Amino acid sequence: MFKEVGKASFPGLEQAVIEFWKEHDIFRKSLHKEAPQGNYVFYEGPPTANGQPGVHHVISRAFKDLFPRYKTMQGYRVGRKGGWDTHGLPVELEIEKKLGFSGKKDIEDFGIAEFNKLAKESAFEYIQEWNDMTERIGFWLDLDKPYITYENSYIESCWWVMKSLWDRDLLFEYYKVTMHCPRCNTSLADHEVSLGFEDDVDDPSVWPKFPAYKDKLVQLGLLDAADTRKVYVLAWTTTPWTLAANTALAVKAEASYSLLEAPAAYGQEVERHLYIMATELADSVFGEGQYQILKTVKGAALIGLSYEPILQGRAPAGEDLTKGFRIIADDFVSLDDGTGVVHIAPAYGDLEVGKQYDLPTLFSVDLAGEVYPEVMAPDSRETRGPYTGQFFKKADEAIAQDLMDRGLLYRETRVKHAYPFCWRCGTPLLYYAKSSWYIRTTAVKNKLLTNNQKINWYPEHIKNGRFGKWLENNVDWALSRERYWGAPLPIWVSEDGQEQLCVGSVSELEELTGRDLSKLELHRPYVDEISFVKDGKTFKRLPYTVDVWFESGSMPYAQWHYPFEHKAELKHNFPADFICEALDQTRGWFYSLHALATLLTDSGDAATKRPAGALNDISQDSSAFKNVICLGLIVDEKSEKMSKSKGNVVDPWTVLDNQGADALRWYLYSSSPPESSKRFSQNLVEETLRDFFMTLWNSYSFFVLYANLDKPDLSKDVPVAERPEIDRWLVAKVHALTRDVSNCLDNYDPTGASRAIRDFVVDELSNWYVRRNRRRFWKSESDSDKLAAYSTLYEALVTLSKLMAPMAPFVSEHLYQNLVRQLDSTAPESVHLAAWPQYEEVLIDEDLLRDMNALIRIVELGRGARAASKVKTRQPLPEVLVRVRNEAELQGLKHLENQLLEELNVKAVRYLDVTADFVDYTVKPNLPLVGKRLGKLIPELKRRLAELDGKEITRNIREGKDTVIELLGEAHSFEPEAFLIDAKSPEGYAALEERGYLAALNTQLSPELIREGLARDVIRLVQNARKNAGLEVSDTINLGLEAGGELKAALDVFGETIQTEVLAKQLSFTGLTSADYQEEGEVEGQMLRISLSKAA
RNA sequence: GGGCGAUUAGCUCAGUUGGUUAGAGCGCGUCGCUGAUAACGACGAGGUCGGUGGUUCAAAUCCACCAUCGCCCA
Repeated sequence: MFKEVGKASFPGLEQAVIEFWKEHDIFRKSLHKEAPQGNYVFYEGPPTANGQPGVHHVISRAFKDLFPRYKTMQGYRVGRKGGWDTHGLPVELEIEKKLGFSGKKDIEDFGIAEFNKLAKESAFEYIQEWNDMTERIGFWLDLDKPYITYENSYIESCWWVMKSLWDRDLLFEYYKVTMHCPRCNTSLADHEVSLGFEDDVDDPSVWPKFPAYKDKLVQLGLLDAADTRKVYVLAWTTTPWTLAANTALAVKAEASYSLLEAPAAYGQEVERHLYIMATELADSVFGEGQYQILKTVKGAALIGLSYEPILQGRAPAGEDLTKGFRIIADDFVSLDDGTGVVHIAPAYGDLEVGKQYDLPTLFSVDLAGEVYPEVMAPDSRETRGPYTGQFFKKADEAIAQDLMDRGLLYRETRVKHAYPFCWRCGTPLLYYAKSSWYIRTTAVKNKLLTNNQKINWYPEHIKNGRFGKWLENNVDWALSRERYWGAPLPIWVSEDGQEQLCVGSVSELEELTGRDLSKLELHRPYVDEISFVKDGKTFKRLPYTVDVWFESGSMPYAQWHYPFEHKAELKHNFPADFICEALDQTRGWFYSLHALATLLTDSGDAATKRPAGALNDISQDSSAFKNVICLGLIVDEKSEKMSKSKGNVVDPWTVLDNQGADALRWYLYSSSPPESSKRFSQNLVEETLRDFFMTLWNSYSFFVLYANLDKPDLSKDVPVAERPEIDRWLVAKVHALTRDVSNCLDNYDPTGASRAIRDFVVDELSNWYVRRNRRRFWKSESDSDKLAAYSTLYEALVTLSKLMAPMAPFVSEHLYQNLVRQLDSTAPESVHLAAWPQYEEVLIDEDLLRDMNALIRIVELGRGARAASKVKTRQPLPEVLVRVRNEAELQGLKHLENQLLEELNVKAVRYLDVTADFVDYTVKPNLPLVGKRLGKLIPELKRRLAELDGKEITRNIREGKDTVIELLGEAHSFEPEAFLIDAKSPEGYAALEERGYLAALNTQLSPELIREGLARDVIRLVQNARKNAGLEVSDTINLGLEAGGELKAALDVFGETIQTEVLAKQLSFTGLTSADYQEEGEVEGQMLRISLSKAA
């Protein structure tokens, strides 16, 4: 019938299931099975396979797998194209490390072609490990035809995206400040910068004096028109070399600034100058009493004040210098140190400010950190400045000295502060504005925000929190990178720099060049070599690659090589219904997907004449995804971040090999909500295994064990209505569970779903239903009651296998194969091809559920009372007194009386009326009900209730009458529901009482009951003897029992019961002559000799 | 420095719109039960609900500030 169920070995079982799936091509079949509900779209966020997969990858894959499986069972088609991110800096760094390189120069000397070849190879260095892990944890993903970001087709789609943005004037060139190492001549990525920060770096600290034009000062009434003295705006900087790049000074609008008179230079006692600076900082600059304040205004008043540059810089061609050298006001200005006037040099760090206030950009040093010849005093007549070619740090000193000599420095000293150095060569880094390409995301900022409102974020707070805030502060997306291994930026520029052209496809490039480029690899350096002549000018490609986030964000289109191929696919697979990645993707993949989708589906803007996006015909103003789960990060048992350097990384394989993938997945789903950081250790997974999987396994193996003995005809369905109450209860629970799990999963709540299943399996199925009903399965008569029990348990297990399938795909497959496919070869071949269970509301019998709840409460209390009475459960007791909270529960409990008698091993139940006089009561106010009404009178009511006789109120309640209580001289009327009653334990009973429930045991024993208790002990000893004799559960025996005194008397009375319980065909009260097995035991101090042999 | 989140028993976590005695599982101790169970049941120890202040008849829950941790940004 069913395959025998042995001891659980989940890792072994899982391997077998993997083989089964492979052999029968189940995943493929799940992709092609009928899908009446249509498509459910999942996007795989591509990982990089250039390193070992770790636990954090297992997590995201476990969550990614769940919903596609669920939706497949619900009748959706869920394509799951795998994808690999192959480009980018991490890959390059890995190669550099292998080759012992330290920067771009090494790469270029080595050769970009060769370098990229190595990068390409390394992109899949660990592909086998990734595929193994993916298969082992049961992540179903189409890995046969994945999208790969380095493939020409993928890159060509990226080009198409860029071209479509270019056509709408959404790609543009501007400066970008990067951390630049002048020695390595390369920009450093953020993480590289943070590697080389040093505290306590000794640097100059200078107070430059910018001569102000007086007209505005006069206008403001700060200065008399007749006053001929010069006025200086006093600033402060630690980088004198950037003074030649100064184009503005910034103040704080709401702070006070003063015109004051102070020494012309530090330590100077004779000559005095006029300065403008923040009032409150004058003390710290000049010293108390060393200056006189003449006038004070708000910073805002100074806006627009012009001043003279004190050092000339190099202006790029066409730069409009008339826009510079003025005072601006912004909130970033701090009054913590300096003068409250901030020197702004857009090229060397203040680019955003420069852009915001439309300032010109000047340069003082080149990319090697050497000072340009243009840097000199503005009135100098030289052709080359005195610092030409000097390293910027070295030039600092000379510049400061010259300014001092020219009277344009108040003071020069040294300061220690933090400054970044190149982690490779130790050279001080430059903030340097380089030319860069941007996507004008700010043009669609409002749409980014409104489209975000359409996304369901899990957890919800990300929507208007982290992600929403990020969108509100949106700046244009810096697209270009000066790197090697990445999709090339398809922009060609004419020799004279006057014309630029974006290429959107290979065929377009073929047209321009007149060459067959079908064999061209769309990577550097091959693409760099492609040039063409147009209108008499030669065009060359700008040697940039693009941000890898642009590539992965283009994945909805590029995975299909859109629009060059599979045009229809995009229509049916955009946007995604579901994506899922770790929280750190907020500004990574989540953003790039969202931004590109918003740009491409943009319906345009009439006011700014922005045309509609290229995908506006497929979708209008849409994000790329509808539902997204953000996963927390993985930490170790001590809540510390896992990292190789700490050595606390848990290898997923340890857990996979010992506890198995299902246990690991289940732990991840159920331990905490997806967004919480997950503590992770083998112990915690082991706990999940024991608590949940072992319990499930035991119920399952119990069923199979007895079903194989009894061979019930499970095709004969006992109508639910005809089954005993306990069965109908379990049926109701199963349907309620189906409803709850479906609801949870519909709301992307795997934690709720898995916890509901766990509670059902452990508390309801195993520890209540199976335990309570064991005997129904042993009984040998094949009556309808037994069949009802088998059907009920069978249906529960089968439904469970389906409900668990999305989360624990292996064990559910195993259950399904043995329970369903063994019986019915026409059933779907795999649980993952089966339909998701439907629940029937009518079968969720709420009354029955409530009654059983009351029973369970009473049983719990009864067991407690038992323990307190010190009378063991084997000893039957004459009576239990029971009180429940209301009439409905009382009636319900009466239905379930047999359960109560058996469970507590008592002979009779006496139901106490809800307000029986037998016990005393305490009456409490029902606070949620009367609290709001009474307000401050609550303490008084509590006090009065303690004084009053509970009996009177309970009588009113029983009769449905209101109770009138006087509170602080005013009569208040209370309806029956306004009170809660607790019964006190009656005297002379072993009783427990809690929240309206009471169970009290009568512990008086009659000789008859004592004998019955003894008989139960005998049964237990015989059962042990059977076990010791090595008999099977179903074996029948011949039994001899020898005893004397009271024990013999018990045997006489209960012999037949004993015989039935232990499956004895014959029972004699003398020793068996030819016993297979003998043993002696003791019951309540009396000897019992057991001899038994297996019956024929 | 800014934003977002977290903090409840030794550990992992629940705790509805504020409302009766803050719960569960694991672990620990005692006792009990056992022919499905590597189980199960009862009881016990273990909690200043991160801290301080506030609102309220009533705060783990609402507000303010602070602390610690995490992520992101500067």
